[in-house]
Amino acid sequence: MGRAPCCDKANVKKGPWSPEEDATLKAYIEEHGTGGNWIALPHKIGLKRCGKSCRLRWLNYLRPNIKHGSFSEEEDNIICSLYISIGSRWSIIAAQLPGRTDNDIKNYWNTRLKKKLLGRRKGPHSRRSSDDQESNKDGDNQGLSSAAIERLQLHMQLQGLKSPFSFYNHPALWPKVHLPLGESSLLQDQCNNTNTSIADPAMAQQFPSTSIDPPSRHAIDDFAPTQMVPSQDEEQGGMENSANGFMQDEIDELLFGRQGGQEEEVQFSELDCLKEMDYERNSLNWWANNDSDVRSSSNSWDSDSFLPPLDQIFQEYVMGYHVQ
DNA sequence: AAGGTATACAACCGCTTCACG
DNA sequence: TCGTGAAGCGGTTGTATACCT
Repeated sequence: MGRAPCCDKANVKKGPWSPEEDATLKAYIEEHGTGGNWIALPHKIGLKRCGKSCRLRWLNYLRPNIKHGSFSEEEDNIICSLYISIGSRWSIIAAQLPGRTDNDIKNYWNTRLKKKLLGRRKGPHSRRSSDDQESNKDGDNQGLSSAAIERLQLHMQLQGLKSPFSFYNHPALWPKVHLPLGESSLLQDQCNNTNTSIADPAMAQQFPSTSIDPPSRHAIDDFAPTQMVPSQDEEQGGMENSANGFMQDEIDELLFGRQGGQEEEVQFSELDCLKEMDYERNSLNWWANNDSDVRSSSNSWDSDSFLPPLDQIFQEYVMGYHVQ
C-alpha cells in the first residue's frame, strides 16, 4: 500500500499554466502569502491545480525578481565551478545566483552549458540523450553514470589537461600506476610552480574569476569525513542542524574552502598540493562512490578494488582511447 | 513548403528530508 | 520516539518552437 497522493489527480489540471491562473496565484500570494500550506492553497483560490504545481509555478516563474533570459559568463563560471565540486545539487548552486532558480540552472546546464564546456566527446554521432544513453549502455563504464563522467571530464579539463606539466600528460603517473599514498614529489613541484591555479592558460582565461581548486578539493570532504565517517564533533555532540546555518556553512566551504564560523579549524587551508596525487585518486574514487548507480549496486566499497574500472574510464573517456 | 530533427524550457513525478503532534 | 504529512529537491518527460534537409 503506497502513500496517499497529495491531491485528487482526477480533478487536477495539468500542463501549461494559463495567464489567468498565473494572475490568480500571483495576486493571492502577493496579498496573503502562501499561508504555509501549499496543499490547501489551490482550494482557497479556486485553482484546479495540485499544491506542488502551484509552489513550483510560484518559485520558478511568478516570484518577484526572477531573472529570465540568457546567463552571463560570470554565472556560467559559477555554475561550472560548483557543478564540478558538488555535482547536481542545483538548489545550492542556485543559492549563489540571485534571481535564478534551481530548475532554470538545471535546464541551462543540461541543454547548453554542458555542451559548451564538454563539447561532443564521441565521433560523428551527435544526437542527444538517446544516443548518449545508448553509448553508455554499450560502453563498459562499470556503472559510472554519465553525470559522474561529465564531472570527471570537466575536472580534468579545468585542472589543465593541456598543460605540458600536467599530471595528465605524464602517462607514468596515470591511475594504473598504484603509487603508495603520499608519493607525489613531481606533482608537488608542479603545484608549487602553478600555485594550484588553473594550469592551462587558455582555461584560466576562460574562467578568469573562478577559483576551481578549492571547491573541487572539497569533493573529498564530501566523500569521507562528513558523510561516510562521523566526525569527532558529531560523535561527541551531534552536528549543527540549523538549516540556514548549515546551508551557509556548506556554501562557504564549497566556495571558499573553509568551514563557516570555524575560524580555528580550516580543514583544507593547506593548498600546497602536498598530496596532490592522493587527492586526484581520491577524487576519482569519490565520484565513483558517490554516484548513485554505483551506490545502488554495491553497499560495501573498497577503494583499491575500484581502481581498474577507473583506469578504464580514465583512458576511454578522458584520454580518448581504449586500452585492452 | 513540408516533414523530420534538435533545442529550450516548463512542468511533472517520486523520493528524501524536515517539522510537528 | 515514532508516525504522518508537507516541503524540498533532482531526475525525467512533454511540448512548443527553431532549424535543417
